[in-house]
Amino acid sequence: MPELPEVETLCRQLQEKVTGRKIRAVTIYDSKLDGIEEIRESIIMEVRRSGKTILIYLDDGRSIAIHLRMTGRLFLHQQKTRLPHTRWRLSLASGNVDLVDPRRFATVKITKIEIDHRQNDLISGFDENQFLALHAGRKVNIKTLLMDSNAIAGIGNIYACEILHRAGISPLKQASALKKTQWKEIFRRGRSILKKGIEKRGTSISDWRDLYGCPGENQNELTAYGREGRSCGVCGGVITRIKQGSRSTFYCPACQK
DNA sequence: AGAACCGCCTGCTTGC
DNA sequence: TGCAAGCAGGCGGTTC
Repeated sequence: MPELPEVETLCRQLQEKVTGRKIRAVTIYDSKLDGIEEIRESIIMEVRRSGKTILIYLDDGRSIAIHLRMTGRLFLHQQKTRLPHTRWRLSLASGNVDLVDPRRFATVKITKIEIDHRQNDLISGFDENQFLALHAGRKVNIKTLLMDSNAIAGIGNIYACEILHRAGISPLKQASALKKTQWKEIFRRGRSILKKGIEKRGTSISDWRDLYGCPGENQNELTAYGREGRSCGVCGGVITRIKQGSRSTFYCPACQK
């Protein structure tokens, strides 16, 4: 599942490869995406990330906002053929950018609105004090709060589990019960884990591939997610799986208090 | 108003 | 072996 490091990886690769290119054609292969505004002949000025959304800015002030949701991928290639589950294609002189998405949750929108660049996430100008003022008193468990994209962007199930494991904080803990030092630990560990994820070009547990179809390497860095029954690298306890909401949470009951 | 829950989707895994 | 049920989960919308 593409989270912040995966989307950042794609944005960096796109920025390098498609900036300055003219859009020759757009093809929709899935009726769910019908009605996307005409953008032919526009020129790509810049590619940026906002949370988990990919923003491709055009020369006429509009932008393409792509959200990959669960299984979406972007794939840059020069072939005329397409992979199974290709939903949408941006044709440039230098190649095609295909949206491949088996589960069909991904969205593509054209917007004129000037998108707020304050990326409300840990690695881009995050305001800790503002976050704490708004959310530190909430009666919701910290795992769910970390995955609330309105509160803090970019963190999905995998990175939420990893951050709490490294911070030594139980995912069951109510946000309102956390001490200041624990919040600081979440922010500190969160930053380093997300940055490491970007360095390793994302976590390829199942679907994730970068713009060229290559898996990332961050799956080798995981210490909690997907490791049910294995020993905790911090304390030697046993990683346990529970359900929070309808999502799996992996954590170590021995060292995450 | 804030928290919990639902629905969108389909490929893969699990269980009988 | 085959088939159905279960599972994966971001996030907008709805319900409580």
